[in-house]
Amino acid sequence: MIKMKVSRRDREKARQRQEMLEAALSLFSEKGYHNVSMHEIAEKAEFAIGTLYKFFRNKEDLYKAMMLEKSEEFHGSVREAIDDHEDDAEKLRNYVRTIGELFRTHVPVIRLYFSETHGASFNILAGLDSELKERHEEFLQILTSVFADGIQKNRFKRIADPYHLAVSLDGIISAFLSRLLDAPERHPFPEDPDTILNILFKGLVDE
Amino acid sequence: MIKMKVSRRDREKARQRQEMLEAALSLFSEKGYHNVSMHEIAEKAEFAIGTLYKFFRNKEDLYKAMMLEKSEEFHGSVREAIDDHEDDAEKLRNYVRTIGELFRTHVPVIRLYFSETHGASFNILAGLDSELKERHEEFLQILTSVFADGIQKNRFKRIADPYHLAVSLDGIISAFLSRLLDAPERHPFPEDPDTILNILFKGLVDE
Amino acid sequence: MIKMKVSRRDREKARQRQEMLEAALSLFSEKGYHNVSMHEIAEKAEFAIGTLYKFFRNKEDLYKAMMLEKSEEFHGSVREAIDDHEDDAEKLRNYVRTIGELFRTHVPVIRLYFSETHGASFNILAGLDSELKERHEEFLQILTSVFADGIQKNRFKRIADPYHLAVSLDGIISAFLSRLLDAPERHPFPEDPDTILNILFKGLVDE
Amino acid sequence: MIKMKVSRRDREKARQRQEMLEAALSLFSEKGYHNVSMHEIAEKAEFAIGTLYKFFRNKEDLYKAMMLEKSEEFHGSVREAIDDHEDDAEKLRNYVRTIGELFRTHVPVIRLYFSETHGASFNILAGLDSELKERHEEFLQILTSVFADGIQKNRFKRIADPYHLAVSLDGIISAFLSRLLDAPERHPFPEDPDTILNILFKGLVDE
DNA sequence: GATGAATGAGTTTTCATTCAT
DNA sequence: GATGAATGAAAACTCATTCAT
Repeated sequence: MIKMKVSRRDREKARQRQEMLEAALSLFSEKGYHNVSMHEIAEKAEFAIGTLYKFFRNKEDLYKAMMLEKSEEFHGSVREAIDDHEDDAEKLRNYVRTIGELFRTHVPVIRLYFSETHGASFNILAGLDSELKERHEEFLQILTSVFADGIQKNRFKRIADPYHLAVSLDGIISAFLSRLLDAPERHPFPEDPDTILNILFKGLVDE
Repeated sequence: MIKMKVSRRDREKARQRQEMLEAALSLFSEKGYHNVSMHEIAEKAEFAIGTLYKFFRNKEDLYKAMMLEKSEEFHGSVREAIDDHEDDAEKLRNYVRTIGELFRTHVPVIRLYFSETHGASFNILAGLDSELKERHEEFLQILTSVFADGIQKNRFKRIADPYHLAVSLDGIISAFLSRLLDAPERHPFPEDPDTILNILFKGLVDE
Repeated sequence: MIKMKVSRRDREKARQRQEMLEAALSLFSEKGYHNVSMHEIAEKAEFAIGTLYKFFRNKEDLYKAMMLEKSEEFHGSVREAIDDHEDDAEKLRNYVRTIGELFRTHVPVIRLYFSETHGASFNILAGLDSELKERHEEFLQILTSVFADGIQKNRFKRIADPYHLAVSLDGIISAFLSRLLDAPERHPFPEDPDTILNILFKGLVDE
Repeated sequence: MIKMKVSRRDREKARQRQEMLEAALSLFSEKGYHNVSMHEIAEKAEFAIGTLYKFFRNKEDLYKAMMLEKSEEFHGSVREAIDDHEDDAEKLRNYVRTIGELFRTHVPVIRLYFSETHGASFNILAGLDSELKERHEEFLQILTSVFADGIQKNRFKRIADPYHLAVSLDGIISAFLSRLLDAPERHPFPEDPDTILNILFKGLVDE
């Protein structure tokens, strides 16, 4: 019974935390870290400023927590997408497709994801930066092994180092997403993953 | 003789301006726009704060001036590299090679170039953002025409839309540069442009 | 009980606001708008600078609030003094007497009142200036109607346009107050209102 | 010949000084002491900022010099106007008329005259204030003796202390001028001096 | 002697963070 | 345990003044 009570309190707490993180995400992604004040976040989340500080030691802490959580979600979905298939080419297709879907539904997250993973962050926050970079690296390793595996199974030709292939695919997708952020109507993310993957799959130059 | 005098004063002015811009570049690229104060820049450039304001109306102005100048330099070199060759594949090789060289000598610039062109900038500065985006787009158009031209001449196969190819190449390079910014020793930018270009040139999947 | 609490908090707030306005009044009246810094006011009021800004959006805002409040008080007293009597000459006597009293107790206010209503203010603050001028004009209209009424009732002779009489009385009193501000001991404001009013009431030149 | 040279140089200097004072007057009277920068004055006078400082030790000094000169001019004209006539009433008429004329031609001067003599200045500048007040007092003494003289000669009735009469006339005129500064078209300064003087000359109340 | 580039103290304002209620 | 009033450090920017050329 005591356990129940604690649990309920904990659930309540978790819900409040979520609301704060949600408010923070929406504001940060819209205006950037430095253009959002803690008061603004507190107000949007409908908590007192003091309460916000009960949950997060400071602004940096809140930002990190939010980024890590979102990145967790994001990478979870992506990893799942890759794991979901047997065939390596299919893994990649599903990965590209999933990114497109994630993007369409979670623009704010992607916007932040970009800002932090693509040099822009200037290490806003010492720890976070490296943690996210690490996670990103981790994910590149997964892609790398997909390529390596495909090559080993002779499904892919060894046109380049598998890690380079992973970096490249990541870069291509990022470039497409970046176009999208600038002008969603003019540059929609391709529905068919092969639109993107053929750039890797097919050779530009006759062999 | 009077002309000399004016010219000397002007040269002096230009030199001071350069020193200020250099100090600003180094600080901004290290810490980001919002984490650098005008006093800091003035101190680093070894001028009084008032002198800084004689040259640039405000912080925004200084930032814009610095970014535009650097982007001018950067795009100039790149465009030149592309124009320098007849053959389209060679254009691309020279382009990739040039980027690598530029990068090695101008890390701070690249760092900023990234932050502003790759979605991360939450429109720090109204005008600048769009101006840089525009310039980037312009440059993508140049790449696009290289691909289109190569396809038309049957030097390249039509594996994807030329604009998509341009975006992809840009993305791949950005991804490599991004690796480099994180860990220069572990991820050096490839000396041989084909290391990167083969990813486009050769097909991953048998046809 | 909740009501009590709110009311107490509100009263506390009002008291703080008053202290800030009081500090501002005393400093502004002593040194002038431009020679007083917000830090100075905060210090004199014994609040942190941030607290000052919680109450007033900016320096202008604080100044306006202070001036409008004081002018409200001042004009309220004066209008009351005039309304308090039946006879027009008596109205004027009471008005002059009241000004003298107000002055003796509220030197700083008067000093500011002067600065803003007597041309000296180079439109320090767009809105305020006109608002105070308007209020002053309003008050001149009241005086005008006292004179006009007295003339109509044949209590006063029509020696000049009633509005001119109002302006003149206002001017005479201002001149006396101005003397007073310079050297209170040498030029006390006359106790007997007729000392001033006889200048209007009696003719200097035989008729 | 040497004397000539010096004299010419001196005349040149005096002319430059005049130009600076003129520029200062026009700017100060338009925008107020604190809203005018030394650079602005230098530019308007078409001198280098350093040259301005060769002539005036600092901003305060420049302001004082300008005010004192203008007040000299002003009081000179007024004193002359009073001295110009035998009859005391006529002296006053001529005085009022002269003020009106001065005003119409030198609005900026009057505006400043006001700001400094009517409390508004908040003692912008320690010394100046008292010097101008003194000069104003001196002038009140002249008016006082006109009234005293008139009373002694039985041209005026002793309705009030002569100094009070002087203060009052000064106040009345100031009030009219103040109206004028606010709305020149609506409140022109009376052409006929008796419009103003009758307020003193004639009795409002039957005797 | 004139010039105007350079200086830096001082001003307004914001906002992360604390802590008494 | 939540609250939000109070805090004050720090930032952008201005302008009177100096002094090397």
